[in-house]
Amino acid sequence: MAANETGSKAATLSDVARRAGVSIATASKALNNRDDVAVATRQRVLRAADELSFTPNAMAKGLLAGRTGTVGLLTSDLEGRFMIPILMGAEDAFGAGQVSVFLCDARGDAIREQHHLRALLSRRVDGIIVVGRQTDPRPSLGQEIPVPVVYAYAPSDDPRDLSLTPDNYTGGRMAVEHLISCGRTRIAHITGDPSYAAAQDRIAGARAALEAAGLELVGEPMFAEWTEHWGRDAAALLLQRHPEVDAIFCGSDQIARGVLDTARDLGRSVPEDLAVIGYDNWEVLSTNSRPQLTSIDANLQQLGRQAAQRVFDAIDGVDIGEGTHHLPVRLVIRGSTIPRR
Amino acid sequence: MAANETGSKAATLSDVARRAGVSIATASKALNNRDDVAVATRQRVLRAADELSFTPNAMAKGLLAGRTGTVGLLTSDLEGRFMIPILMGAEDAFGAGQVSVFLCDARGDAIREQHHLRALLSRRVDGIIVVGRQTDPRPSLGQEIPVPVVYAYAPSDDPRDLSLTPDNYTGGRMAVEHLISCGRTRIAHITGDPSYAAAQDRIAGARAALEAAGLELVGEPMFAEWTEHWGRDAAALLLQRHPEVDAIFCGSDQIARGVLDTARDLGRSVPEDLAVIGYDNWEVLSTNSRPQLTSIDANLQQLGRQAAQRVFDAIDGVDIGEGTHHLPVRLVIRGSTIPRR
DNA sequence: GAAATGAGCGAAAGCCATTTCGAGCAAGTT
DNA sequence: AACTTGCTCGAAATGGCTTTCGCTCATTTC
Repeated sequence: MAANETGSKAATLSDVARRAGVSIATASKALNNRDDVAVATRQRVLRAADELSFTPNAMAKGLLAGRTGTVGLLTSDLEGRFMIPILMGAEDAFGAGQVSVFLCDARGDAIREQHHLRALLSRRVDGIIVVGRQTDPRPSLGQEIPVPVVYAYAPSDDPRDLSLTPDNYTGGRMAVEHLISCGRTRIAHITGDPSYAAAQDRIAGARAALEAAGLELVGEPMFAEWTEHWGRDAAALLLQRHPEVDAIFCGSDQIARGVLDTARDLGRSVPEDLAVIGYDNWEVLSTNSRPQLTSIDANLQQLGRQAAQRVFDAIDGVDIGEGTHHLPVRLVIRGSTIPRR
Repeated sequence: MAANETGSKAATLSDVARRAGVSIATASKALNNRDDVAVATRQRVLRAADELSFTPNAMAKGLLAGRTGTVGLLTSDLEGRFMIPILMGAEDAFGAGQVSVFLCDARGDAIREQHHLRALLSRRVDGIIVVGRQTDPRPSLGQEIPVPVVYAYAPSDDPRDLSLTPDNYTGGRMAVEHLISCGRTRIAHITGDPSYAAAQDRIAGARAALEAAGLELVGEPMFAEWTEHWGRDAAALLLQRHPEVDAIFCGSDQIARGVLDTARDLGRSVPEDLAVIGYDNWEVLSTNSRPQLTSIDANLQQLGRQAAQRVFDAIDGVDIGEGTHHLPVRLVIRGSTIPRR
């Protein structure tokens, strides 16, 4: 037999009612703990339902109630490293209640996204969370959607939408402030693709922190890609050109790993001689390096949870506001940065 | 106003019919491209539907059709590294059609799992894919589920269920065969937690390959954890105790990364002096190391796709069989292993 | 003992879309 | 002119559930 094909169709309410010897209406009332049902009758119905392992048909219920208890999660890049924690946070917040999540991956393709959006609306989801793969603004789904929409990670380009995104500016500032508080003054920055808003925002924050301390970046920020490989190359270049550098703020943990490699190759000891700070707090990378990597954590799971909460609120008719909200990030201190002296 | 609350309820078929001046039945036929509708009438209906941006209510349709076009994806550990590709593969296979995916994360908790299962059944999913976090058998959901169930990655402990899991035995064999084909004869094995079936299966495969070549493992397999840290420590120990080793088969890419680090520290050149092969082909790790890491790829996305396909087939009434199927894995050769001489 | 009260239960209307089947009507046939 | 044929279209049933409203019968009250 095919895997679990228990021929028997799922029991319906009328099956239960018949077995309990009551009307459908009464059975419904009994199962939903409404009044106007005698205790004995209720017992009988409950037993019948149990015996038939009755599960109410959520569709029929939803059809009637006008709400489905489902939410759509529209991601653009499922495999992405940032998608997952957000997704988990959201799933977490929803899963706790009686809400189920429809997962859609548009693979970064607008056509696919439109297609999935149609499917979600057709399934009458009560709300939608749109998760993007970068912190760059993305096209809005529009204001015509009949259910609340919240944008997570990638904000919408329409200020009338509600967007939640990590605060990269403050992240950059915190990273550099931490380095300064460790007694470093000759700080350089190696980061990834300059076309990413995340890269620019972090630099802006970093510069603000430096300026507040009367310092300047050593050299210009070094841009290329978010890889370990680039981290190695960039660090080699940097340490050759500016050997006086005593701290490097890296745009990602991957880059930081590369930097650590090069530092070791060149005999620069981390953190004594050179402090290194990463970004993203990707624990597979940050906790396995030598030394372990100080990093900025964007609290993505938290972000996902909040997005879900906003959708909940909107469903309940609460005004959830609009505009792009920058959620707090967090400094995680590990061995790659310690106070000098 | 709250994010996108277009007050207007979604339009229903009868709205469309009224606007087009036809009966509900005719409207339905027009929209579904059935016969028995005059061209002019159809045009009128389509225009009305467009103007109201009508989306058919999938629930009402499902109620009637007896199938919902939804599938449940029940994972036990969403953040897990192996969950994602499988999930993507499945989402991929489903998303192509008109099937939507309910995502449930049980967080490895049996109670939560049961809860989610109830929710899925209540929503009348047409099928379920259960994704586990290890390749160790997991408790079956039972044979009483009224829809087809396929187990992915973690097989069910009930042979009547259909399970798809990567072929770790062959993976281990392929890894060692590759090392042997590179002219290596003194091969050691560093792996993770011995309680994992994956660890044991790979060892068994490795031993089979060695035996076939008249070789033996250098020392005993080294067990501990699936981390880079352990890889470093184990390699140090191994190379001290058995300096003659000319190849190390690692139970994961993380471990392999640690091994590479230690090899570099001890001045052993990879791959000339020491070949290293990883497992999992986690590209963030395997393509960013020096040298890049040869590894075994479990084709997880493929596995996810297959699981989805099986569920499809079962829904269509095809007998999808039972038992645990071991899906082929793939050797990805990179710089950490080259033929000697 | 008759009327008022209320607890317990059931009939039926709805939610939304699909589908069957029959009605209406015009054109074509004999 | 009467009849058949074929094309359009609509009424109504269907699916599973909730909810309203009215009915029945037992209990209470005067």
